[in-house]
Amino acid sequence: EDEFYQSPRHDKSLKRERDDDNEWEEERYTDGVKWKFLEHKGPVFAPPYDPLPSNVKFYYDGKPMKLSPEAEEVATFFAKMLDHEYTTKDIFRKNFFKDWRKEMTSEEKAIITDLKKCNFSDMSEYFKAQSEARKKIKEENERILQEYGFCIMDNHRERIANFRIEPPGLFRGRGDHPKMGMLKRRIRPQDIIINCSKDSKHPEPPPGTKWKEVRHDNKVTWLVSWTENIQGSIKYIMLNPSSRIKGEKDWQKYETARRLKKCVDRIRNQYREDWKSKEMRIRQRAVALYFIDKLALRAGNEKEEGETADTVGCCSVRVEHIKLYPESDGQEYVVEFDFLGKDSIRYYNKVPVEKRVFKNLQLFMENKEPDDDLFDRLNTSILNKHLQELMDGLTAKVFRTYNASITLQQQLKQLTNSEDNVPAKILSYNRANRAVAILCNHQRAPPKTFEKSMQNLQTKIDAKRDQLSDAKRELKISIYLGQINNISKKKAVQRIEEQLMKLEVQATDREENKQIALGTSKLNYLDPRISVAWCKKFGIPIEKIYNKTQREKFAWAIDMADEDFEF
DNA sequence: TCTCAAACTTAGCAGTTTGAGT
DNA sequence: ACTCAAACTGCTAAGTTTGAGA
Repeated sequence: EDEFYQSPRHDKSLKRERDDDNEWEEERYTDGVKWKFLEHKGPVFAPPYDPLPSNVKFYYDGKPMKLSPEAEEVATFFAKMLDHEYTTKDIFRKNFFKDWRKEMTSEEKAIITDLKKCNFSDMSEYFKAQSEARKKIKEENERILQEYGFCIMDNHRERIANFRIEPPGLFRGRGDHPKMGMLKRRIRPQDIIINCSKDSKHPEPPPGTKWKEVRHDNKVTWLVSWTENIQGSIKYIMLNPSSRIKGEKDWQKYETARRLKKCVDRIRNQYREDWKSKEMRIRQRAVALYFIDKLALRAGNEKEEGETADTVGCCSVRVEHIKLYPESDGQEYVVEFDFLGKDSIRYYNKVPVEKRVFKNLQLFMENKEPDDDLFDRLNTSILNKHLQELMDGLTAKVFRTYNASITLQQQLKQLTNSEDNVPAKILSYNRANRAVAILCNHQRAPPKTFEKSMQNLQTKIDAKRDQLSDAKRELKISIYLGQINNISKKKAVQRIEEQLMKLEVQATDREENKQIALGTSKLNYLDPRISVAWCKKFGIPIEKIYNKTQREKFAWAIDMADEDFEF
């Protein structure tokens, strides 16, 4: 009702059109004239009748009979309803039969004279089968999951992540991939290597086929592997994130990051010292490490040219990817980064850096072509070797994990207001999460329907605002009239205010999230114990932060962390 | 030291399901 | 009951890291 009778001022699109077009203002509608011009495309019709497959038969008087499409269509309507009791009622049957006969050819009409002699059961079965088919597919998927989706590892039944072999198809790749369009070929049993324990019941290859190999390597975690034909790399079937083996690894990862926390000051001092080193390789290493630490860049392995899209990370950044500004927007020593990173996602950032870094960058860029490596004396293995010496288990990506987690913790501290209600606290959480996603450059394409859905939300908010002022006015009137029972009116105002707040929070959250993907950091970079502790501290149900899958993945953390966990 | 294979984590997207709001 | 957006899931590409072998 609301929507239909909404006055034009609620409809933003209409309002804009009227503003844009002065003629509108001149128009007057009188004497019952509703409009002067109307144009549209008309309605969309129901799809035409698709005749039944020839093996689905209609029987009359016990004999199969081919119906004309018109008669058949009407017959299918009856057949689809056959299970309902009303199809046994005389009136229903009488009306149906009368109307059905109208659709028949004269031959059919001559033969089909008695509804009692009609047998629709074959047709009915067909439709039942069709709707069952959907259910069957679901059930079959469930059965396959139960049979192939689990394994036994060390006395536990563990979920497998990707137990289906990747189907053949045309390779797309991300970004400007030189191999896009190539055929990804079908994987056969003779391509497959099975890994399982010697004393287990080995999986059987399909009849008449053989596995490439069955091995028993308990130093690795994969169950199945094959070589993919596009890049020639190996693909694996491994366990689900909820499994012990993945959970422990995840925990270990965050523990390493926490160890970095203890010595990060030392390491930072060290690389700052190294900016002054006499040796070029050490300076380059130190500047690269500074970027990895400050900007959460990825290590940046070198890649084989022509095999993959041209993307870079820290160590593989080229001269053409950065610009130096001794001064920009009132800030000194500004570096502008612009390159394609993992998945061909653009990294664009303009940041002030320390003077020494800036001077070093100028030095590194001297006498180089745009497509030369910025860090020509550095690669990931040199960098990681150095990091290994600074701390046991330290690699470039630990900095990403560390900086992501520490940022979440610090942002949560800063943004959470204990007075807030639950939705407002969750907004704070999302904002903290967002800060991390921005740091790690986790982007997404704006959802296809973003603009529209934002508009819809705005319409809702406008309507809610009006509703609120109406409710307030009513309250005022009732106070003015000295009505004592205005409690319900007060409550109404309060309720609407809350609803409005919620909508506004939602709009803010959505707008801020337009191009940012929160999932990746949540799943891979943020120590879940920080979130668990935060939930406990502020009485937020963990379900508000983690869905079922995530709770399974982070079961170890939910078990482990109490409210004063410190990363 | 370099190269390459292997193993494992991280990543965004498309399609589907769920659920909130009316 | 219905609609639309949000949430979720599956998928698999694209990274990082390690270590063996030349």
